[in-house]
Amino acid sequence: MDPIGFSSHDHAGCIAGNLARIEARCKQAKLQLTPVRRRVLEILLQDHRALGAYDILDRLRDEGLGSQPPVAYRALDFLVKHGFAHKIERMNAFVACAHPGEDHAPAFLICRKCDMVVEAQTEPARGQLGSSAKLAGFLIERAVVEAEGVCLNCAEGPQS
Amino acid sequence: MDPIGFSSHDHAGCIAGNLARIEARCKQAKLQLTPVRRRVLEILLQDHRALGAYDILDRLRDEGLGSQPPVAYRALDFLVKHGFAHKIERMNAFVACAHPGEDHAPAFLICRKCDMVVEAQTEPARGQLGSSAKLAGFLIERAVVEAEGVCLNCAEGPQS
DNA sequence: ATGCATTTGTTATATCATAACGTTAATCGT
DNA sequence: ACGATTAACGTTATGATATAACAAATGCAT
Repeated sequence: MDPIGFSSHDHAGCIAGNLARIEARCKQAKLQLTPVRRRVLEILLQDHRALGAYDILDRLRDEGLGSQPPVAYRALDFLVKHGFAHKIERMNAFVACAHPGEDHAPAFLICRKCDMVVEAQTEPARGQLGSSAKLAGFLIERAVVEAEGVCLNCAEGPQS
Repeated sequence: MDPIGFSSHDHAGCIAGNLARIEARCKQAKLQLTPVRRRVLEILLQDHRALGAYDILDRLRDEGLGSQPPVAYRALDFLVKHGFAHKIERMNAFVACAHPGEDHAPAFLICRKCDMVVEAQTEPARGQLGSSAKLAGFLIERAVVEAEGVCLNCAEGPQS
């Protein structure tokens, strides 16, 4: 619930707030938010869009922060592992988490026109899928939920 | 609903039945179920597991049906496009459709121990995700729903 | 049989991701 | 503070997944 992102919002504040919250959590959990990791997080927060690892790597390279794929992938692995970012499987791309810190099972709404990604919440073990799983005796541990469609802005916009 | 696959079933009949149904549908829709396409479909039906494009290509190569990646990818594209198979995005792999012909929005239960894949049904525009989408003014066109966990057989089995 | 669309075979290359390993830097117990 | 241990980084190389492009073959309607 409480999707944000397709409607305009205080983006600078959104970035700063998320960064601050994540910094605090890293400090508390004794996680090293190193320069590369921090920069990758900033890059992801900049957009509410999914970026490929090589897009991120290009930006890092421009800034002299690293030039080889493992640099980007390692930073992304760190962010994903600790819930500060998510991978969009459909796109082989990554987004900053919209609810960092909170324990959550993310679901995504991906606009096929503007590529904006909004993070929503689900409880994968419940609902229709949960019923199917229960019937089959299947224990759901986590779920990838990625909906593709058209966002409000793009639906209203001029280009159909 | 009506998940099948983790419990034992008449597998030979399951393959033959699906093949026959798909052949009929191709005939009716004037789709060319060429030798390569048909063989790829058979390979997928053989397992209720997801196979990578290159796994399939290896088998085709052994049988003299094609040796270069586009051969496998084109056959898979055909099968996916017409709903005879699905791609599991999490795994970059493909499974035969369990409900060919029927108009459906597939969801998958993937066992992380035995790699078995069961296809269930969802209505992506409804339920929790649908509510989020409605709130955000987002129009869902299709959704990737892939749950990972442990199937009944593996949960009962000896290895934890 | 002819013409058009679809499929195939093949080469080449794009894109996404990780293994491996030596070096540097942070952390921790003493 | 010191050395031991663990974590992160830089780099090279390679693996895995996927598609572009184009020529040759095939199917199919007229």
